[in-house]
Amino acid sequence: MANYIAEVAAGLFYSEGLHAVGVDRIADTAGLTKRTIYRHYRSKDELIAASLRHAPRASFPASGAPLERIAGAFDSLEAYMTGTQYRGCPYIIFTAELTAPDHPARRLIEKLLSKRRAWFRDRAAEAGLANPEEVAEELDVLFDGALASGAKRGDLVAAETAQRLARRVVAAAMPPAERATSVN
Amino acid sequence: MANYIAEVAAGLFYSEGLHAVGVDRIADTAGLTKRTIYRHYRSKDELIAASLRHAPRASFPASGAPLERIAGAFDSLEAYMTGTQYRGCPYIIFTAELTAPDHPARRLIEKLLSKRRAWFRDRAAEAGLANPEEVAEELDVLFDGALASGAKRGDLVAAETAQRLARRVVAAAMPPAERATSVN
DNA sequence: GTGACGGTATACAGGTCGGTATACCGCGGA
DNA sequence: TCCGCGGTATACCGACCTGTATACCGTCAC
Repeated sequence: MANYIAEVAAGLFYSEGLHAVGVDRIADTAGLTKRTIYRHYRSKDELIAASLRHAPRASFPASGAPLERIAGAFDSLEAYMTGTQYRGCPYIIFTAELTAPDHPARRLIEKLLSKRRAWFRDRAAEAGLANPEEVAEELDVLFDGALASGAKRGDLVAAETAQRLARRVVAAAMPPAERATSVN
Repeated sequence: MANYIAEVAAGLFYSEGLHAVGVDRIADTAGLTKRTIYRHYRSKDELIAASLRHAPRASFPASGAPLERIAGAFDSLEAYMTGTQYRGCPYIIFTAELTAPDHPARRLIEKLLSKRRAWFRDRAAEAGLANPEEVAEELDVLFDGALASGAKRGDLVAAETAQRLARRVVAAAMPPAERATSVN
């Protein structure tokens, strides 16, 4: 039940905005009563935080060769951004409306984003790339760039561009010996 | 007067959000009356659009060698993001709260952003780079990535990373003959 | 002088917000 | 059997929202 509420809320929050969607709207859309929602969530702010876990996101490959997993993450951007009409990265959209730095949703977003960078860093390290931290930072900027740029135009060129640049970043950090065998 | 109102509104809108700031707050902060504001702007939505022109932004060098102007644009990110406590690109933040696709502010944002990409494209063409359109797209993704990534952490590493990647993008598009003379 | 104008001050209309209160209902477990 | 619990339905509170109305005031042009 709580999950169902969070799902409905996530959809409305993402497509229309945190402040623009009232708890009444969420209740109506879910076919529930406001009273029921407040039985599962203490406040709207807590519901916002919970809804984050149900926001769509690009999928990161769970297995495979490290470099292919990185490439796969960027490849998934296309599918992600053509899905349910894309309006921008949920984390960024939500953060834009969350002014209070101690808002529970904000803290959760920070955690999720640092997990993403750690994922890039770990894959880079597994692949034996030089400077995994730096590579992760670069991939992070590219990923955010694709998510942000892609929100402004309907097409997928931002995703493709980020893919191309990510490949270059990885290639540039590859030990010279292995560079020849890389898939270009 | 109208400009003054838009300036005050821009500050409040950016730091607290479009929906979170009421016209009453803007009037109080500006030391004016709501009546006065509505004499200069037909509606809050028009004021939002007007305030966009007073939002801070990174400065793009107005003259110089094409490649140096591009580098200068990315260099300006650091100063921009250390200025008045940076919360993310105003265009993105505003767009996050503007659901209606025909909102006047939304249309203005699209125009400003396509001007930015055109600027990159023109500089790339002036510099004789191969594929100016592609280079502009790549720089655009990097720029957005820095603006978005930089909003999440206090430090400047996102800006520096984007600078470094932008230099590589330019270098990769340079005709081989000139590549040796490039400033690295 | 006088009238238009841009400003102030205050109040209001109509609606929505987050959140709570009250009362009722159906179902599963002791 | 009956009680508690999770749900429904509805109404309400106080605050805030955009936008307008009314009435007054100073200043400048004519």
